[in-house]
Amino acid sequence: MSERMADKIRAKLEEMIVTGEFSDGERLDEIRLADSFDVSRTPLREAFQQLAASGLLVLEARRGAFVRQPAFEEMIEMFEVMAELEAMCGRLAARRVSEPVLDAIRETVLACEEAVNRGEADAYYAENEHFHHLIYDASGNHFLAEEARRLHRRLQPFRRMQLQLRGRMAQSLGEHRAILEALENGDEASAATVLRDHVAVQGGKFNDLMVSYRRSQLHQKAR
Amino acid sequence: MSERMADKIRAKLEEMIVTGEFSDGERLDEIRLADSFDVSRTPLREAFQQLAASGLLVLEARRGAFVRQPAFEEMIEMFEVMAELEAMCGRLAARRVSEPVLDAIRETVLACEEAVNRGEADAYYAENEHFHHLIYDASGNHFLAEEARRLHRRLQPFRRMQLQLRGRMAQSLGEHRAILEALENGDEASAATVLRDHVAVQGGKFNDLMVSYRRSQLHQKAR
DNA sequence: AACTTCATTCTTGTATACAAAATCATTGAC
DNA sequence: GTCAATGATTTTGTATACAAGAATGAAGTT
Repeated sequence: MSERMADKIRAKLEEMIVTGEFSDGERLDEIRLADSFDVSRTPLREAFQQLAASGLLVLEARRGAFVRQPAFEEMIEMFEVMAELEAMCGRLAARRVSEPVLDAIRETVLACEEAVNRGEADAYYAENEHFHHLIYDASGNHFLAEEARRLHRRLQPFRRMQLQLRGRMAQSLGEHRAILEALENGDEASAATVLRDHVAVQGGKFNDLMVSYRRSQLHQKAR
Repeated sequence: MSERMADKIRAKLEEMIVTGEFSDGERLDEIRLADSFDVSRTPLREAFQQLAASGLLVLEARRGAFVRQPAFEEMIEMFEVMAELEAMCGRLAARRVSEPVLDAIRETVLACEEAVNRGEADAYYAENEHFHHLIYDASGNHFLAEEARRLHRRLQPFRRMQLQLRGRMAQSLGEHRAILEALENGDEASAATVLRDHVAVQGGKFNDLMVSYRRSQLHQKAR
C-alpha cells in the first residue's frame, strides 16, 4: 500500500461520478462514504478537495459536497475548448516536431491500423491516447500539454463510448493519418484544422449518443 | 468569520507564493506554517490540496509540499495559452454578444480611458479585469469562460506589473478599442486576432520585465 | 576515510475527538 | 391549518492523537 489512501479514494470516486453512480446535485455523506471505503473522514475530505478542483464536485461551505454532473450543454462546451487546445498543439507541433517523435507518431498510427483490422476497440483506445499525448508534447509548450492532458482526461469516458459507434474507429484512423501528414509537411494551418475537426466530430458524436440515450430513457419512462 | 479557515489560508499562501515569498522547490513545513497561521495542520493541508490543484504546489507522497515557481519559460507558455483562450472567447463573443453586454463593454472602455487620463493604474487595472471577464462570459461558453478566468487569475500578478511600464496603459487602451470595434462589427476573425495579440504582447512585455529584473539581480550579485 | 547498516527522530498520513454551524422537528401562536 | 420560533440532532470544520514512512546521524566494517 504505497499509494496514498486519499488518492485511491479520489480515483474511485472519480470513476463513480463519471460512470453516473451518483445523480447530479446529490450530496455525498462524508461519514457514510468514509465507512464504505473503510477510512476516516480525513482522507475522504482530501479526495473531495481534489475532485472539487477538477470540477466533479462543488463544495459549499458548511453545507457539504455535491456532485456536479456536467450537463449535456457543458460537455459540448468542453469538447469545443478541447478542439481548440488540440488545434493549438497541432499548430505548434507542425513547426516543432522532431524526426524521432514523428517516428513514434507513425508507429501509433500503424498500431491503430492493426487495432482497427482486428476490431479491437480497447487496443485502439490505448493507441489513440498515445497518439494524442505525443502531439501534446510535440507542441513544445509544456504548460499547454498539461492543460490538454487535464481536459482530455476529463472527457475520457465520453471518448471511449464513441468507439462503440459503428465505423467510428475507421473514421478516426483516417483522421489520424491526415494529422500525421500535416505534421510531416510542417503544415501548421492544416494540422490545426484537422485536429480541431477531429475533436469537434467527437463532440458531435457525443451529441448523437446523448440523443439516442435520452430517447431510450424516455422509452423506459413511457412504458 | 463566516469563511472557511482553509480558504483564507489558501488565499494567503497563494499570494505569498505568487509574490515570491518562497523560492522554487522550497518545502513548506506543515507544522511551522500551521503555527504561523495559528491553526492546526488540518485546514492547512486542505489549502495545500487546493494549491496543488492550481499548480502552485506539488505534493510528493510522504515527502511534503514543494512550491512550484513557474520558470520564466513556463510563464511565456502560459501567456501563449492565455492568448489562444482569449482569442477563442473573442471569436465566439463576436458571434454571440448581446447589445446590453456590448453596452457594458463600452462602459469599461470609457472607464479605462478616464483611468489613463488620470494616470490611475489601479483603476485601470480593475476596469481591465472587468473588460476581459465580460468578454469571457460573452463567449457563451461557460466552461471556456471558467478556464479563461482560472488562467487569467494565475497570470494576474504579472499583468499588474506590466502597467508600470511606460506607455503600456495607453497602448492597452488602444487595443481594447480595437477589440470593441471587432465585437461591434461581429467580425470573428478580427476579434480573435486582436485579442490574441493583446495578450501575446503581454507575454512579450513580461519577457522585457524579466530581462531587466534579472539584469538588476546580476548587478546586485556582482557588487 | 568512505560506505553501509541500523536506530533515532522528524514528518507526513490517518483516525478520532471536539466545536460550531446548519438542518430538522417539535411546539406554540395566529 | 400554516407559519414562526426554538431546541434537538445531524453534519461540517478544526484540533489533537496516533501510526507509518522518510530523513538523519552514529556506529561499525572494509
